[in-house]
Amino acid sequence: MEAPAPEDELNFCQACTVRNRAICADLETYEIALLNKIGRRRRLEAGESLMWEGDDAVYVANVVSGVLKLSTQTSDGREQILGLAYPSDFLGRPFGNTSPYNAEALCETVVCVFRRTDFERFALDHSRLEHKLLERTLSELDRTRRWMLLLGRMNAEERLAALLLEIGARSVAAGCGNSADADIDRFELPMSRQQIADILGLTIETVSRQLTKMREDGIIEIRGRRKVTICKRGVLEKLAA
Amino acid sequence: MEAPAPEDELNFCQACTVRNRAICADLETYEIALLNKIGRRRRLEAGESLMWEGDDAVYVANVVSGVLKLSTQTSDGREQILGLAYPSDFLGRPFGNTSPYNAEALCETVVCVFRRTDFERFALDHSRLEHKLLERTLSELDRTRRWMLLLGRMNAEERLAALLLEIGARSVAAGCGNSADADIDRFELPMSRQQIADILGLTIETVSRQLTKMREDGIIEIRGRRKVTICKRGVLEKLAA
DNA sequence: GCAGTAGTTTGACCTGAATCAATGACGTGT
DNA sequence: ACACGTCATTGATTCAGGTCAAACTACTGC
Repeated sequence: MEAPAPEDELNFCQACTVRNRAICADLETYEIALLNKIGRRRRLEAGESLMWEGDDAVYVANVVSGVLKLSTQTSDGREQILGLAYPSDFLGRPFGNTSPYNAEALCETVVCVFRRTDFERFALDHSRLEHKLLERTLSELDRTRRWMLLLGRMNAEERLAALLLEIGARSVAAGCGNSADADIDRFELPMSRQQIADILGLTIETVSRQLTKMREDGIIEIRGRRKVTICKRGVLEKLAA
Repeated sequence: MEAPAPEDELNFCQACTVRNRAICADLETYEIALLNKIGRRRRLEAGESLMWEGDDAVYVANVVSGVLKLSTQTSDGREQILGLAYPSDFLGRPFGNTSPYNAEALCETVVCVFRRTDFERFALDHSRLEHKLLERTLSELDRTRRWMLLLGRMNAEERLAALLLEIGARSVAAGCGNSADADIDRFELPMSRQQIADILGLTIETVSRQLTKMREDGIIEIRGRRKVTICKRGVLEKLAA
């Protein structure tokens, strides 16, 4: 296939749905054009991986649409999900040689990938980008540390309450803020029960039991396997506090 | 007291024991002089706090000597330690309004503090500093994520093994690399049993029992309450893997 | 619409770590 | 050198969540 004309390449970034929220948000038009030259889009199927823990960190990426899970595991195979990456989130390990986690798409996902070395060179020359990346990394560190409190000190019920609230909030934040499904109390779980268990440091049976209990208590409604409605937000918030 | 002469101010930073390892490492002499003007040293007693979770983020700091714990708690008082800060580590939340954690000295500690706003202004003008801060934040995020695997998926024995190895490694890395006590297998725990429990998401009794078990198995030796020697490093590494 | 299947729920039981309760020991100050 | 207070250890018991096993149910492809 022919390379697109320069105008198209520019439009490629400028028409991007995460253009104003990702780390490229503060860049000037000419910088966007440069960044556009070193990046390319990639589509991932559900279950497809973008990088593996321990492998050479070849790529970094921005999430354009979809959701990915970042995970790691013990030597004997117990998995722990480290976080979820939603649209506009940044993925990968700049200024490091190996990937610190696996990144796997949970549904059909589009990412904007850069060779790590290209990206690093660009970042070093464009401190606005580096600054955005720093702000994002600091926020991610805060979020990760809050998750440590959950894993270290909360019981199963509290963990599930925290996750449901977080997914509701992030599903909306990740959307484009325009559509009718931007309801913080009504969303679709982007992952299976097993993956919920791997996020919360629980087993699938415990997750299932707690979900059933919440349903029986009228705190949530579940339709199908993944459609959730929060009925008593206050109760969840109290549990997760 | 008189302000020190400019030469002394300069020397203050240049003679700093963490000068070559902290985020100021890559700065030019003139930049160091500028940074020196906005920072000041502060000594903390064991148990004294530098910042509280939820408070306005007024200060950021570099650790010069000693150790601090970063912690958070649930609304009903269960505590989780989020990490330890050793010499040359950076503390605080630049580009954020509130402190995401409590920071409390575990022993007599010296920090180099900056008003956050002063520091941010300096960082924005000196991208070398911002780059160092980014690298450090990315490393800290990696470390924190590894800890999530521990909290989510490891049992008490494995958690303790991981902590002992980490403390050994960081005690040495934090030293100046010159002294005789730079032995990775022989170090002093900088915290009480309760604090170990709060780091590992366990109770004090479980920590004590596991430590006793490791002593009985000849994996470690403990003299007094806090002096630890690792006798069978291989066993610990296997447990923590 | 049906069958097949992966994913989920539910039940029975077990276990590791928490909790409750003494007892013991380190290190501090006198 | 002693006594006190804090911190740590040890023991007995409980319980949340894990494990094992058996249904069940929502999607898939035909």
